[in-house]
Amino acid sequence: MSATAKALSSQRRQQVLKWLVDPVANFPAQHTGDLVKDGVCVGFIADKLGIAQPSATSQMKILQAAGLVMPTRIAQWTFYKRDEAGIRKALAELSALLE
Amino acid sequence: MSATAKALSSQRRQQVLKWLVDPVANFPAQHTGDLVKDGVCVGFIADKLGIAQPSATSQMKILQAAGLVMPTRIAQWTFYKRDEAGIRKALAELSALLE
DNA sequence: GGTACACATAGGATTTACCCTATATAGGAG
DNA sequence: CTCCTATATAGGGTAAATCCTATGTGTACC
Repeated sequence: MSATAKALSSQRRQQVLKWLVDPVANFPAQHTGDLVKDGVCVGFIADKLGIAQPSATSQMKILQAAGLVMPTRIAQWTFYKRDEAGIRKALAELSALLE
Repeated sequence: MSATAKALSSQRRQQVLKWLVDPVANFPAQHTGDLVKDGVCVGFIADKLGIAQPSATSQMKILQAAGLVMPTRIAQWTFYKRDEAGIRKALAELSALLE
């Protein structure tokens, strides 16, 4: 049925989505990759969550699988930003689920 | 943050909410309690889910805690029906979470 | 009061989710 | 080619969710 709700069931993942609404306000400046256009690198997300990098990677992959964020690979970095179209779709899905 | 998403993160619970949209179509007739007005008794829900009665009780309590269903106690039965106002509220909450 | 029925609660076993450390992969710089 | 950095993957330990059986509680009926 809906994997979307499962992706949203974790407070950590909800938090990340919120942070990514305004990356500039919530994360340090990046030398490589634009915070808004490209997204936030995994390392910053891990630091802010207070968890190890592999754990952050895992969480971001769950959000990605649900279509809520999209990754951009540049050099050795992976930047994640919100997938606004996917988020609208997810919300529509949840709406259909509940109607 | 949102306990709503957690309540919706289980396929079983999503299923129950769907079934309760049309109780007459999805559950047998009840001698006591009106399927629409009062809701569906726990026993029927447990049977349809294919799980034991205590497990069904537990799941329904999670949905209830999230404000998605409301119980009606009549004699020795507990009937559950959708809480449409609560569901609208939950959807608004999810919407706010994602915006 | 005693029995029968439906649900609630308690306790324990199994599965799933989550996080960590260690290691592999990939790209950039020298 | 070698070293360094950032992320990905693998493996394992711990916590949480989910299920079950057994038992308790409350109501109806005789």
